[in-house]
Amino acid sequence: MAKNVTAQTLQRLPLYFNYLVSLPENRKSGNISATAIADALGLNDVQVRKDLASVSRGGRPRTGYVTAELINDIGHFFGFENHDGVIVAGVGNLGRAMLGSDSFADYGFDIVCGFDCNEKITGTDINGKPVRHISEMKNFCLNQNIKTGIITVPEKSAQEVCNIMTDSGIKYILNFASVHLNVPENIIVHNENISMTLAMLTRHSFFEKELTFR
Amino acid sequence: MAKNVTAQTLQRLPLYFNYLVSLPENRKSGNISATAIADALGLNDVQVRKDLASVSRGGRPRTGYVTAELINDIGHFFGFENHDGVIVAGVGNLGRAMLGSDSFADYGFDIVCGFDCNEKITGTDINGKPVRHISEMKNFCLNQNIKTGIITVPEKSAQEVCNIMTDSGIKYILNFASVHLNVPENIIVHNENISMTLAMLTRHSFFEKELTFR
DNA sequence: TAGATTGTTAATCGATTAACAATC
DNA sequence: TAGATTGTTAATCGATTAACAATC
Repeated sequence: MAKNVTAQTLQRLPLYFNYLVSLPENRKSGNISATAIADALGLNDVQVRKDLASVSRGGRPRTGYVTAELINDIGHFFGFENHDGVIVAGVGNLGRAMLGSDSFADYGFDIVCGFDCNEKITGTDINGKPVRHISEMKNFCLNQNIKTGIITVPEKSAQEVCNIMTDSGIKYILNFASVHLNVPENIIVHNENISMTLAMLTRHSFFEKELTFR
Repeated sequence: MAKNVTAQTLQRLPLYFNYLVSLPENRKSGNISATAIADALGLNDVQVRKDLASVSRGGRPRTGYVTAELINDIGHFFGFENHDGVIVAGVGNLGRAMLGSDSFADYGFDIVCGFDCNEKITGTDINGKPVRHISEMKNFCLNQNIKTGIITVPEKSAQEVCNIMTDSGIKYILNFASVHLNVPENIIVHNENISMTLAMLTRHSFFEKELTFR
């Protein structure tokens, strides 16, 4: 597995996954050809075959791929059967949305705890997930071996919270605050900037091909 | 402007923008060379120059680019000085976070109204933004010429809400529900799947280069 | 001036696509 | 068998990078 997948392939794989999952049940239980996927997504069929080759055990001439198997293989590639603990720093509206969402589990993530400095909410539960004081983060993460954190605090506290996270052994940070974070060499940050996403969507239609499965 | 910018360039431009904006004030008021940007972001300097050429009026030999001008040019390219009205469908935690955020304005967006079907919250205000009943969406959007909508409703209502949006003249949809939406030919949807983003971040480090500005 | 930097033209590298043999 | 489809090898296309003249 993972036979040096290129960045381009990696960007297209979620596309295939979403397309396959969105198929009606009767088609999902059968086979599907790379040609059909390519047509549906407006891509080249050889490209689809090459992309799929890097994650699946392959299809069969004449019949194509077993749809359910393909969904599984892509899911496996992305680690959807994992159970990786994730913490959320900042229990405002956005943080609450993260704690309240049940869809992370399908992708192999377990949102285990929220952290905040507001003592009105520390000690409470949201969707069965505890909210603790931010000073408890380090112990919590080290004990539970948590490597992934989501930052949903206001911009002004983002860097400070980021420092606490790296100090807590967090290696991957999904940052919703629209500020640049300075992190040590080996920490990987992804800045999710919703405004920028909107700008690319509405003013340059960059996503067009990616999203219209017809 | 907009001299056929490639998808690759379009993906790198926000990087330059974030890097420039994150610069300390004293450097932001001076000049910067493409070489310096390239070094900081781990890219090739010619590539940076080519990318910048598609949005800026150009730099000067020996001194480079005027930093403030460059920030402005990229911002202009992305339409950050616009005032585009945006509506939010679904005023749960995520919707509330959208209505409550003040950072959209910096990117040329004005979140004008939230819509929900829960009559306990319709008629209220969040961060000065009214929440109306979803049945009022069509009139509202047509009157105010709104072309952009954000979907933050539960999965099961997403398609229905999507239909109402397209019927309301919405052209661009940012969808946070993790379901595939069927839309007419000319409507552009971007599916923001936070779980998938987490999966790519933690299990394939796809974003690595994109995000470590040192 | 000398040297840093820009922008462009040419070379290289890699991704996409076309052609085709193998398979069921 | 005939035909649809896979997977691979070769050709094409486009993006990146190297080389260099122009500029201040």
